[in-house]
Amino acid sequence: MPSAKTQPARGMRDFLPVDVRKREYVIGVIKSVYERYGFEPLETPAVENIETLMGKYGEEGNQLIFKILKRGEHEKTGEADLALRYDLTVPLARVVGQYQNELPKFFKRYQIQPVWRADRPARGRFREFYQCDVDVLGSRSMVVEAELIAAASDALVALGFNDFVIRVNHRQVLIGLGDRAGIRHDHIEPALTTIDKLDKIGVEGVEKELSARIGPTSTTKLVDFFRELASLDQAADIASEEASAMKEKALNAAILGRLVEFVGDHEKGSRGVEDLRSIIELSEGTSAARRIRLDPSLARGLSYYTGAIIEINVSDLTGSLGGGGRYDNLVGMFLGKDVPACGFSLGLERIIVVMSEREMFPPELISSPADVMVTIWNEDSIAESIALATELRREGLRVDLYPEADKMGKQFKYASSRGIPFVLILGDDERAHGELAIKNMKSGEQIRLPFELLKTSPQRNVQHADDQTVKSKRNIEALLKWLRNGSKAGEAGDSIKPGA
RNA sequence: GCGGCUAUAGUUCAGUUGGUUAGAACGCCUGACUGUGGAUCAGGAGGUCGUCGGUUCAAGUCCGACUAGCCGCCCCA
Repeated sequence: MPSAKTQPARGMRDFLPVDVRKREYVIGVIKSVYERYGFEPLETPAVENIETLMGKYGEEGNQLIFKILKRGEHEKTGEADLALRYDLTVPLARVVGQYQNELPKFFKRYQIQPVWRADRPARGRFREFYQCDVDVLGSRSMVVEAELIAAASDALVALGFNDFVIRVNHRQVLIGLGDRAGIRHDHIEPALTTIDKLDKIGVEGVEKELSARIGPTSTTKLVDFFRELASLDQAADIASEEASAMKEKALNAAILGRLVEFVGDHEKGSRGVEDLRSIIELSEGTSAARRIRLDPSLARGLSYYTGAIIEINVSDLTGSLGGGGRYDNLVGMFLGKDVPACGFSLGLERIIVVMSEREMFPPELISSPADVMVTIWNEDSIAESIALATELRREGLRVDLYPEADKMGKQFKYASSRGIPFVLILGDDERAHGELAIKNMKSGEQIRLPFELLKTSPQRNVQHADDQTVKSKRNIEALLKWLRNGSKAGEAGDSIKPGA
């Protein structure tokens, strides 16, 4: 039989148990932080009607949407009527349009689900990937921005990150900058994507590219502005090497000052600058305070942003760990009436890439399929092993039962290879004495404990007499105690988690 | 979508100017060990050299296309 290709489709991945454990761990941490901020869970279908998605992400986005051909007789035409969702924000806007009257005045939701983009795969970039979104609908207050930034920051801190930078900018400020520099309106978009590359290609690179796109006069004005910002940064570096918190604060203040100067009385632009000022002030008491960094060169590709835009970066990742912003007009595209909204999305895959490379995952996460493994001595003792496993499971332990009456060596080797810290043996000798042998796989220590349960038949075990229950309980307790103490002695046992 | 690099055992990699039967380490399996993993020793299995085509008496080696991966560009979580 010819073997079919076993790789998953390009840009898609299988998740083996270790991978799933990592993912569930990260998702669990993020979820609990989000809930701590009062966000509620939402889920939406993988597939949306194609017109729901088209035209929401800009030119580039449209091309990256995975489209689903019409079924049946229309199949040949190549026409698509459905598509896989490209992000979680547009589906949210649709949901708000649909259930407006059933949702609270301020709808705070989180959503952790996969999205699909027909992008070219790269490090930390896949065609199917999870986003961890939080959004607040119904308020124009900058308190929302501050809360979202704080939540994302808390989540990353809870995962063990300490070196991320939260870059913040504002679409209206960008428009103000463009107008003041005299850029034609249809040139603003390309100018922004060029400016966004500032940290990558440097001022000279930007100057060159801008000049080609928008002409020399506007370019000079803009580039001079960003040159000045860069010199502010350097000055701050020299001024306060030690107190980085102070540096950030001073630098943000200086950038705000320059923005006010440059934008002047430009209506949209100056309002945007005030928004930025509010966000920084409101974030003062949060975990994000000393990580926020105003960055007038931040643009972000998605076309639906209208106000603040936010991105979180770490130095060892080219892309971002997450991003978001305000999109006050998106819901209006579904509802006919604008609902203010702002959201942020953490990229699960990128978080995992960085955490894996930095070895930030708790060690017991990597391999701890079970707390203890019960061996099977021979065909005749299978029932006793099952009874023992059952009893321990009832106590909340994660118990692996070796499925075959293999040689002991094989069973031990198996337990060892899976990193299971304790192995239980019910051999002829143990059973003859009503005992049970426990081996600590880390230390090699092995002891025996009396075990009344073994004297009862498996059938009766389910509903054994009261005194036997008591004895059995006592023995289980002794066993659990040993497992726990053993776990303190050997490092392996950190993964022992008796039922809570 | 564009440019560069890479593809040999489960894994990491050797493999000479093209030349018989493609190697190592680690891992895996079996045994020494008829009640015990990790250590040691002995043995064993495992490769259509990414795929297809071309050059040649002869291709893992040279050429082309395709596929997958890595790095840049573009874009993004």
